[in-house]
Amino acid sequence: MNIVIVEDHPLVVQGLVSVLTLECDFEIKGVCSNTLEGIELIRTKHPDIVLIDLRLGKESGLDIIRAVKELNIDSKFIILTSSVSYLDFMMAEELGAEGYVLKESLPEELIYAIRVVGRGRKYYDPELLDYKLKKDENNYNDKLTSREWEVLRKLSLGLNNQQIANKLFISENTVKKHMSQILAKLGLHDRTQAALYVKNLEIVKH
Amino acid sequence: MNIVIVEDHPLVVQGLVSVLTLECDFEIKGVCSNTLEGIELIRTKHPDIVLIDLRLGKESGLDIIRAVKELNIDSKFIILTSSVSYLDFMMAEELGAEGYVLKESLPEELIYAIRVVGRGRKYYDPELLDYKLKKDENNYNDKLTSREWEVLRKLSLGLNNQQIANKLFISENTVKKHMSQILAKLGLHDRTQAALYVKNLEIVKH
DNA sequence: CGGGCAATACTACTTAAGTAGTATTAGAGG
DNA sequence: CCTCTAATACTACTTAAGTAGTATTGCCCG
Repeated sequence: MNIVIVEDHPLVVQGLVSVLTLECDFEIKGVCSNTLEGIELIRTKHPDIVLIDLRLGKESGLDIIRAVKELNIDSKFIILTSSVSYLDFMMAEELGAEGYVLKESLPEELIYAIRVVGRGRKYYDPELLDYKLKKDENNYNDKLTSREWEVLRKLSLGLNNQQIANKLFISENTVKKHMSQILAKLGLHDRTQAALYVKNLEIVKH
Repeated sequence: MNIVIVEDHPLVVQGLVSVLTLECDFEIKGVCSNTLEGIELIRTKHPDIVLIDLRLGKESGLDIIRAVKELNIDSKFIILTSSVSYLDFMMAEELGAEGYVLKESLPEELIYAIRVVGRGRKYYDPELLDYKLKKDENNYNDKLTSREWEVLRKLSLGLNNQQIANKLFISENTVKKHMSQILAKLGLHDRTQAALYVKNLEIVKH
């Protein structure tokens, strides 16, 4: 099982190496800490498994997956991250990552995930998977409409309902209606959380 | 140099152990992954240095520092975190942490920090320190008191007043008082704007 | 020692936010 | 043509947020 690691925290790399080299059927073919090097490593080594951190400084590990999938290389990706953000998980899954393991999980779980994914199946963190199933059941997962995004964007500028209403030339009542809808769809409790949600989305995109 | 590690990511612990045991004058006296065990470990082992992660699942490593300082144990604390948030750094410094090292720094930097702090001096991540000096010069940001920053930090997690009160063990009335004060000092109108303000501060360091 | 400030807490009040339910209109699509 | 949905708007209600003013405690500093 050939493995490539893309991870920008040296201590985590150290931990990964010392854990994975104990498994005699694992071989680490390369380590790097940014997206460009990562893509190059995968293109030249054709590893079975790529362990990849979502947040690489200012970059995102998702960009590597996107790029590699387009090159028709069939390496499997296991996301290794400390983010418990459901949004991150959702995006990784949609991009076709075969695995998603949290850094706070035990090394055994990671090793298990590598073997499972190596056999062509998928392994996602159980807690996040549960959460997804619950969301799907309750159909909370609806995406926001374009108008709701507009309201949300105004909110993320720090405007109150009246100001949003003026900007969009609608009544405050309608803004409230949209706002309720937004909170329900995103599973949030108030506008402050919604504003933070948008801000976090913006950070991920960078 | 006796060391205790409080860290909830097993892989990082693995990395730390394999890096620190190479230094023959370092000895790891204990490892744990939550605040209660951490305080107990420090109380019984009296280590010279405590390496401590800021984010321990839902808990905060800062609580350990606060508790230990009250017990009059003179262990030195080095924060080891992946947070590049200036606010986290500021709060750690105010609480009396002797060191602040980012997980994305090289092991050599951590080892250097441990030796420096062991000799009774302080070691803070140079980039964060630069940022602080610049802020202090321009007198931008010393408006809020440390308690107000704590309230603001909780707010930026999306908590409401009652939840903030519970976290900080004070009444909701007091939180409201702080919140009014914060909004007045920052020249903002509501908590959503305050949350966005914090989020923008955090982005500054990216 | 006394002054000032930070932190705590309270009451009482006002306003913004959010929920629930209903209704109308316009447009997209089977 | 009919159905479904998004967008608009309203009322009525409940709760969270924010303001104003007062008071106490503890601490640091000149």
